[in-house]
Amino acid sequence: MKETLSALLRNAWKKAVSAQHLSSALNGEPLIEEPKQEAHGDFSTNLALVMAREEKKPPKKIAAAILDHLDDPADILAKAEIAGAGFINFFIRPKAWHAVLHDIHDRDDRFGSSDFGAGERVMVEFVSANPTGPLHVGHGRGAALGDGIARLLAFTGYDVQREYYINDSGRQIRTLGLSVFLRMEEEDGRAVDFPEDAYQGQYIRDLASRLRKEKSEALAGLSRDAAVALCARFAAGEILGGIKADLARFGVGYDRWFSEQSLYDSGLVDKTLAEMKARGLVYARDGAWWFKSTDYGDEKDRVVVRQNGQNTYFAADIAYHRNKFSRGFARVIDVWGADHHGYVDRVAASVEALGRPREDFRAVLVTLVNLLRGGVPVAMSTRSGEFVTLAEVLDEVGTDAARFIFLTRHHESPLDFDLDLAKQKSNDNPVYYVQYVHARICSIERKAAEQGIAPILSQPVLTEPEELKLLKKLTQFPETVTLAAKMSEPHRITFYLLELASLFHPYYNRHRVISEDAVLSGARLALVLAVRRVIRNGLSLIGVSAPETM
RNA sequence: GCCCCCGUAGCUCAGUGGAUAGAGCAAUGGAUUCCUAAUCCAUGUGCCGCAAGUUCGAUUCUCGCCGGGGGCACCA
Repeated sequence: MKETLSALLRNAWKKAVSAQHLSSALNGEPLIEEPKQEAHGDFSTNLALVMAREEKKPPKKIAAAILDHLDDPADILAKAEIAGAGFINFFIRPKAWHAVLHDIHDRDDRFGSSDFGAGERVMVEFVSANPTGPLHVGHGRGAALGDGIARLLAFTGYDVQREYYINDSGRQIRTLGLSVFLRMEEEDGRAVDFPEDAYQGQYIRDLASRLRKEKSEALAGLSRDAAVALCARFAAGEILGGIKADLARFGVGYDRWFSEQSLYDSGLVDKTLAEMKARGLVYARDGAWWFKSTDYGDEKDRVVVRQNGQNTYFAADIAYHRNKFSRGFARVIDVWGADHHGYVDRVAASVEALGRPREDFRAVLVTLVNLLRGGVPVAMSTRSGEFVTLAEVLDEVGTDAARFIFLTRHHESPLDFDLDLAKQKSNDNPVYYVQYVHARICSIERKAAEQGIAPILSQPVLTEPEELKLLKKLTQFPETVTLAAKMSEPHRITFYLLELASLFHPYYNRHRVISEDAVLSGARLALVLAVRRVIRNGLSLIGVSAPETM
């Protein structure tokens, strides 16, 4: 609809120019928006105001000239008028809104999709939690966000790959091994000094006792270092298996699990560092190697090789992002916890230094989740090992409620996640409010089928205000999807769904779909079936199911 | 001290230059012989943190200040 109006406006402008009522060339697309107030029509444009300076004419005169030359071959306009300082307000004929029903009917589960991305290859890397402990609620938010972004991109014509970066090398893995080893020693009755920076959680003890039972032969006779290494391998493998299981249960699948260690094994880290040295991107100072990230917008240079000869985590990250682009991705999106925001500039700097425009890299930051129960904060601390895991949350509230609630805020806005509220099957819980629309319409559909009522698309008899609002909202779905994809903001889909649901329920209460009037019943059935499809498509974009009964 | 994010109704938050700024919750009263009441209807709330600038127009962009959070490791 917006595109149609835009074309009408461009055409009118061209005609006005050839009639010499206007003189300047139109630059770009006229901006069409939906006014907040109904009195201002269904759409409005500020075209005349924007062009006033160039035309050197009062906006109202320009608007009048545009209207004089406005053709409406498809007869979609009931009225177009000049208002305010020079806005042009458009009022759409009720029957023109019905076109969207055909569209939804034809495109079905593809309605809202587009080829906006033109097949461009994009990688979304998300969660990437260290395999040193189970996923907690915060990771769940990252998972919902990253997967939502990936789904949006796929739906808008990108070739998307989901990836999980496994930090399976370096100190934290050794610490993990040591933690398990020490707990084993403890079980054997030896007095151990369990360090504060070791992993404290109960899951470490569980792993230790399993290891002691299952691998006692392998452990026998090993040196302490070798035993710690075995513990590390075993524990990381087990924990990663648990992470994979949690994510699968959460409806999140990955195309690739990328091992940090593999970057070292393949020599890519060394190769990348060597190349950076050769190109003068790194320099030696105080016995360490520094990347000149300040040349690419970072606030200070960063160490890539420490004084002791060990690479920093950042060095591996540079190699990893280089590897991502070398695999042919046009763009790379990383979903990180907001506590990593200090890394954005340095990774972007490395991307640029190694030959890509920095816009090809985007870090999406997700802030903390405050877990509540009945409004009271649930105490959590990773250090002490006391945290609520994602699996526990899923046990308690289920995948649908969790995913939906994770996407009820902008990703950079802190989120209060109330377990009691998420469980409630009431109107306080937004996920059920939306899913209930789907279930209700399915019920209508069953009833209609019983009575032999089929949807009627050919007769635009829907004129109730609630019906027009619904049609209008349905029309907005594709543009909402595109914008959400463009901005990497799946929460826009959640909000759209809530708005659509809050138009449907009043309609349902006020008007009966199935009535004595056969044509009206068919037409209303076509409308609610369209609503059902859009609800389903939208829920699918955020990874939430669309139940047929509730 | 420097950098980033945030500040919008009592609460939780939407709103990437438009007209008289929105929603949910909370509060009060109501609605079901009829497609699922996990629903709906009615009743009101704002110096959009403050001050300046850019603009025909600023909650939105820029600068300064105030308040809250996070980051400023040869940790990951």
